[in-house]
Amino acid sequence: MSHTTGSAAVTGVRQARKRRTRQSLLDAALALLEEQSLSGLGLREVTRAAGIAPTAFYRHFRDMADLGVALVEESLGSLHATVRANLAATVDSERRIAGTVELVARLVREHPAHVRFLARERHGGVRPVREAIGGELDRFAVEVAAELARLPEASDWRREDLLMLARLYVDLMVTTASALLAAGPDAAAGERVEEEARRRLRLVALGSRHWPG
Amino acid sequence: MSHTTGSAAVTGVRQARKRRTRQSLLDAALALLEEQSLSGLGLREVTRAAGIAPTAFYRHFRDMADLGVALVEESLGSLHATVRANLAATVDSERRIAGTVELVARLVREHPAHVRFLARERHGGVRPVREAIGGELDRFAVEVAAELARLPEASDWRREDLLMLARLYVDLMVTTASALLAAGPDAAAGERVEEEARRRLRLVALGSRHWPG
DNA sequence: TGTACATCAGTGAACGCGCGTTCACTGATGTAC
DNA sequence: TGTACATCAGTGAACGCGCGTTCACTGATGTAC
Repeated sequence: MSHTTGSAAVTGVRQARKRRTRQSLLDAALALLEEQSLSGLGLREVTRAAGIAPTAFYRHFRDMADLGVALVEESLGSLHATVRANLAATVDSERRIAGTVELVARLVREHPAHVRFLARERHGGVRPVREAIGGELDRFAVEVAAELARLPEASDWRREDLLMLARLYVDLMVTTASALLAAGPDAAAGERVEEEARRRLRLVALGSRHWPG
Repeated sequence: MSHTTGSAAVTGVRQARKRRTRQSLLDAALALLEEQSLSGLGLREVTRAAGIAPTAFYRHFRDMADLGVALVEESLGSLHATVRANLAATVDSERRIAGTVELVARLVREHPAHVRFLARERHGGVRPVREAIGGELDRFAVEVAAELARLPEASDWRREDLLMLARLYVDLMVTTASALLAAGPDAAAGERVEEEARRRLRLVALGSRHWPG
């Protein structure tokens, strides 16, 4: 066991340490961002919370905007597959609605800081971050549209109407996530938000069934 | 003409000057907030832009959060009557939809900085401001619900469904306003956003007509 | 395996700067008589 | 109307502090032979 495969790239002690430090910067920033927004967050504040010297920051990110963009990828990157799977799993509308709202609720429960970050910086004061979030949500809507296109009842929809519907769904999900965060730890308030989200989705699904009117 | 009515309260030179200074602080802050968010905006930055000494700030606001809340009132206060009037003016659905989108577009064109401020701080890092915006939008939804209740086709709706629909409309309007801001000065991009907003509203109106399914 | 050199993540001192807040003040406006 | 005093919006100096960024550095890890 004392001899590994021998290749330097495989051991990569230095590389692994660097990744860990980078991650602790991201974690520290995310925690600090629960109470303020990115454009008011300081580099020294982050390195202090991460337990490294301020100057080491530059080994990982050019500036705070750069770190913000990395946080966007961390927050949304893994989401795509999850939601696609959920959409594809069920066909029945009412169950799909319940499943979607449950998915959003679980996301907010399990990654509240990431969700808060996205809601806050989606229209925040740091352009590169805003554009990164916008871009991810756009790609997301395109994926949702592709899944919607596979439903039999959407077979005769025009492409642009499908995209419109997909973007509407994405916006509803984002709004629901924000509302759940605002509801806080109060379970009853959270349930009320979820119930309203299901009704909104029902209303939109109902409209879709009669589209284009 | 040299003698006015004599009452000190009527002249109010001091009072008027104070109001003007306060307004220039609000104006300066709003302009600076186009490029950043409130939690990153400095007191000295604002007073410098307003052309007064930093210390004079405290004659008008306790801190930046306090100024932010005042900006919320300025941004949303006058909006209520405007939108109520628009909703009440027409009954026909398609024309109401066009009118609503046009109203939002005009709002964004005439007060882009106010709209940007609201979109940015709605989920921003300053709690009192966030809560002020949330509160205003809630009251706004209640007013919209009251107008919706007067439409004949909504006569048999349950109160909570009316509120759900009203809140959905408010969210759609806010989303549309944000998208128009993001589209920038490009007229074609703006028109695309407006067209998509009308389709969303049409879809929701269609769902409403068949509610509860 | 052992040695000699290269790489590079993280350090710590130093810099100039703008911040929020305090304080005693000034002088125009307001008030009482 | 005129005078004497009170109010108070705005000033300017001063404070201690944390900021972002630079720089030369250290020492563990990686590489070549």
